[in-house]
Amino acid sequence: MKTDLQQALKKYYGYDQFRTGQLEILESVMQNRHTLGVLPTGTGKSVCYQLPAFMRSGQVIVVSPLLSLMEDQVKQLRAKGFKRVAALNSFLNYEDKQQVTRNLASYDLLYVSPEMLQNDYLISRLMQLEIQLFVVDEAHCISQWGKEFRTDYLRLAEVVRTLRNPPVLALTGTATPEVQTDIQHLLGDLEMEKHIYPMDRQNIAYFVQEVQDQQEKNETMLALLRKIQAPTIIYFSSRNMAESVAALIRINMPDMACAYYHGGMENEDRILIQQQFLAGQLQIICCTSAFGMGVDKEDVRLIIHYHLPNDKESFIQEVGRAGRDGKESVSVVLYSTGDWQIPVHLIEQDLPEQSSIQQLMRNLYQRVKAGMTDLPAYELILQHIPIGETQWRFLLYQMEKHDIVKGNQLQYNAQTWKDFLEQIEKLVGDRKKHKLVQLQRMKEWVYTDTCRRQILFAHFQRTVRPASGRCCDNCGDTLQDWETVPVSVQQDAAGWREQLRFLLQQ
DNA sequence: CGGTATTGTAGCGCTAGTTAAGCGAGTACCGGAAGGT
Repeated sequence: MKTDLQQALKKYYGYDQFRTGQLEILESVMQNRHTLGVLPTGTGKSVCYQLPAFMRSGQVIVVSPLLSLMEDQVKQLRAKGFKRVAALNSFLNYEDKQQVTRNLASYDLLYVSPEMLQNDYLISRLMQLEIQLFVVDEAHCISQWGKEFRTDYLRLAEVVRTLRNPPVLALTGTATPEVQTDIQHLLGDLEMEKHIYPMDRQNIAYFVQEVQDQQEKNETMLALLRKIQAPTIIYFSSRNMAESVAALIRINMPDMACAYYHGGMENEDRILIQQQFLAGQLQIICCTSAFGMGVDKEDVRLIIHYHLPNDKESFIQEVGRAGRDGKESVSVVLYSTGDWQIPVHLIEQDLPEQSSIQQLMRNLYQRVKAGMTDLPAYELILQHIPIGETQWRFLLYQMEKHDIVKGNQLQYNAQTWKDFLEQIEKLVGDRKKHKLVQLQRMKEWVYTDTCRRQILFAHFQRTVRPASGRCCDNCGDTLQDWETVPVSVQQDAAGWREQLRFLLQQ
């Protein structure tokens, strides 16, 4: 088995040796066992399912959270000469989608979004295949996004059952034990062989800097940027702030190429910014949490948190984008006391108020009574009830789970609806409490006076490895003696625009 | 003291407009009709 895999690695990729964890995960996959792989580095995860796709018969289905990730993968594979690969998503027009869907058997590797897997027609076509492996890439999304933001992630368990339980491979870069259990549970309580590799990066040093107000925050940030002139990501919890601080940096540091990035931008601009950062034409990115997945840049030296993430998992993920090359890198959290308001607000915003739920159910009841059993569209709901889209999707998922909605129809039953209201109140309460506890843990980490490395990973790993260089401010380390690495910024944005256009045309 | 904060996909609908699309279709499920007992 091992020699077969090694030969295949050589044949398809030209490598002589597997990277950490790849062989172990592959052996588990090749024996058709459900597998959970947590591999910290950004590279090399895809080998774990691409190799089986090339070596064996039957299809490999890969669930991927971002269209850009799917497109990247497909483009790379096509460029390497693997033609039996496709991504099925809304980038395709109706004809191409039909073409792919009708000829699924002619692909070895098929990338899809979780939303796409809710399409009945696609499922019926998939059922006619012999699926050798069902992969969930970036599997932490199941736990992190599934419960409110992208509920279709929770419906993957049902999809796996419908497809007659093919072997499942869940892959991610960071997953705490809690998230690992969540993934297993939410994929249908699968018995999974786990291959977990430590995520405490030894070359990242942690610093927290308290500031009194925004002006001091900006000054501290600028001083840091001047000191560590190297590829930097600055995380914000607000799109507007990301934009305005990017402008501030441009004015104060005209030599450092800086841009902003967030979910409200045009797709083309987002791709462009990310490409420029990867190519070293941009040194600083001011961004929201939208930036990161699929960003595999080796030499990111500094991660600044201008605002705080909602939990330690997100923080670890964001910080983990530094120092992939193994060289010493730095995380700096800038905080002032009022900063906690933002994550609290964001947590509240994800989940509906009890009064909104009651209003909604009353509204739906009136519709049913008037003979309109069709599920109203979100836009229509919004005219009557002030409810966010995420909240609506959360409730919709719960209503389907409780048989209040079936297909596109409302099913009225007095008792069911009454029970639903009670259960949903408890669920929302528990969920908010849980998220606030996670935020509280983040807060404790900021205020701790013991080793930050120990506290950050304490609940996540049995042992925390020592830092290879500097550890953290609480261990007496400072950035005073940090060697400034001169950077050369290439001013070639126009050339990149052309290259991007060329890439998009293919 | 008041305002203000993230994350993405798909989209058979009736848009936006001195823009163009070119609507294509397999399957499961349900209710009703036909036919069997």
